[in-house]
Amino acid sequence: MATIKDIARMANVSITTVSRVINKKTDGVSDETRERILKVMKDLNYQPNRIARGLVTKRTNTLGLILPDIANPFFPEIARGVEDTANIYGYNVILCNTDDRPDKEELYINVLREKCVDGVIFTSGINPVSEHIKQLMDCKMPFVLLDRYMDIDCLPGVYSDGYDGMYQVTRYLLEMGHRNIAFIAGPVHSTTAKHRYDGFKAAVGECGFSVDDALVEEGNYKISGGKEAMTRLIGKGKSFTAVVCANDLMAVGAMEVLRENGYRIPEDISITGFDDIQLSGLIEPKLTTVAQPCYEMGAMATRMLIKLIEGQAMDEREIKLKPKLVIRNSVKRVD
Amino acid sequence: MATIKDIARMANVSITTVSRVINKKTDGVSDETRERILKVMKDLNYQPNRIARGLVTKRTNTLGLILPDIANPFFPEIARGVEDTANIYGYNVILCNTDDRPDKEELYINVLREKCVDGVIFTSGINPVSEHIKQLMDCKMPFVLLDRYMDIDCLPGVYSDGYDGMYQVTRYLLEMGHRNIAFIAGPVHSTTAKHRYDGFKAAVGECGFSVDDALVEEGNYKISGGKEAMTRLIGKGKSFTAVVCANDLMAVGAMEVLRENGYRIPEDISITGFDDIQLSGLIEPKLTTVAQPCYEMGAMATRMLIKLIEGQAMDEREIKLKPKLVIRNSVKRVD
DNA sequence: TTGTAAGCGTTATCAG
DNA sequence: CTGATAACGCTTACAA
Repeated sequence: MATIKDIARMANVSITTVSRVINKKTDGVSDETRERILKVMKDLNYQPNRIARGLVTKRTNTLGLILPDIANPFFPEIARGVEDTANIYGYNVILCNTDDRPDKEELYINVLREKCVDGVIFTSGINPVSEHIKQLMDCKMPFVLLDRYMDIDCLPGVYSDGYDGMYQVTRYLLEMGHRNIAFIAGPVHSTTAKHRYDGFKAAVGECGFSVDDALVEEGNYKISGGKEAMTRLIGKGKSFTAVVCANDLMAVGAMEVLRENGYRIPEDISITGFDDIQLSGLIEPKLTTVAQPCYEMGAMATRMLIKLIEGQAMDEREIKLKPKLVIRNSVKRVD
Repeated sequence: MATIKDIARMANVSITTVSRVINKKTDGVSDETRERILKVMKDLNYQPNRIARGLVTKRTNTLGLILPDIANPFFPEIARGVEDTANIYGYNVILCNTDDRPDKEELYINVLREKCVDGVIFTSGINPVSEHIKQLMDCKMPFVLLDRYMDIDCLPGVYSDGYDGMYQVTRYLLEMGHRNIAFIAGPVHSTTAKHRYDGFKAAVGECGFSVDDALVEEGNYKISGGKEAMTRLIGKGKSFTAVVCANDLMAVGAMEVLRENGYRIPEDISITGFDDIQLSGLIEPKLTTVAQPCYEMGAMATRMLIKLIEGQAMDEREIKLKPKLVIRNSVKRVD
């Protein structure tokens, strides 16, 4: 491949001058010389080597996106929002799947550091991840937290308000007359799971009822977890008219088990989800859920990260988006 | 951040010696010196700068993954297969969404070149993309084609046999007694769409029937395309008992329109898809479709690419995987 | 076993 | 408007 030296030689100028035109420095080069250099560059199909440039500028124009699993339908939209936005500002994105495993998180943080990415967007399901966050802070790597809230102060991040979303959907269920409501929670160690559960409890409590602990089961935010939790719930033999699930995927799993056990949805049992992944509007009955603006979250986090990297002023370090109740057909009024 | 120089100075050795231990050269360093260097590296939390290394070794240990849209449910599994495999061999993956736009494909190919990725996995919906492939070949960038077949000879690639898959599912429909079968095709310019359509025609023809052109509509491989195509199909007023869709997403869209128009599936109309995305096993009725081993395709393509990069021998340059018919509940026998 | 020095392809500083 | 030259952090002959 041609290098800046080749161009310089062939255009009869110094590499400095070539560098000037590569970097579109408006002044310092005569139009004539510029044209000549541009032509040589074109003829040789020259591409400046960003690795070499990065070595001196300390910028790679590359971001790291650390998330649990791109195959989980919650994340592709986010990733798309991140990549699109990064692209607009001239950055690329390295994708990292951690499966929520601390060892993989650490591994990726290390190689992203070694590769000198300019910043990292971090979505972790585990808490405390303070170790890894500290790692990032120690090496002064700009980063933005996404979706999964950390119990540390003032870290830049974009979240959606799980408490509020769950409060809304639970209120809705209550207004529809439901009193015996089961809850399929997310993993105990996940902060989002905690926020959502708190929102559920708050709504129930506010209406003068209390949560029946026997009707609360933990899941893993996946379809399998929803199935297992629902199986346990049914096994207990306690009656309930509705199930609130901490995310859509578990709701889908729960629905399947419910149906296998002869329950009709929503005639016999109402169900709600959380996230509003694409799937939820496609299954039958269409799932009533809480929408998180995934694409927008990815985009906002990226914009925030780039501001951080480029040292621009930020309006706010912590953006909390209000999720929206999406009413479809999985909830029936009871009297 | 600490550099190799800092380590050398603090350990009282030359940078060459430090480099030796970084690169785990077994001989050439006494155990004692090695220990000393290792300790200093640990104390300073040293991470070798891969940018600098890449500049001299001409290797970045980074791959580019170019695909139309990670938010399309067909791709996350592939991406996961790619990333996992890359990770195993010590590579990272830069994600690029092109929306099948030639300008974005070109843009990404250029920046991936500038960033000196070691190789590229390319999934393009457009044909001919020969221009971009040529670009890749011109700069001697190792690449592997994934899923979308190119009409160029001998390019390394991993495909699934769309012809065969569509042939299988169409035969199945024929055996179930269907004679008036509509077809919702993929975009005309897509080679996979062509292969699938050919498989459909072959199966129909082989049974002594012919394809009614009026029952063939083109879609865009998305839900919206399935809806539109089905709307047009219904508008024509010609009768059919089954619809074969070139992918699952369009089948989902078609099902929705069918239902809106009062048709029951599969009682009134049978329908089939292609891809077997997760969604297909979750909707009601569960969709009969053709499974492509997405994760495995991503993994194989990556292994192939890495062999190419590392100059290892390859068993075959072109891997064609047989897709598998997945029979579920969206097809009814007619007599 | 260890070190010196050249070089990877750029940008940046300074001088002309 | 243009060019020498030193850096950037590392690997790699080649020498000692």
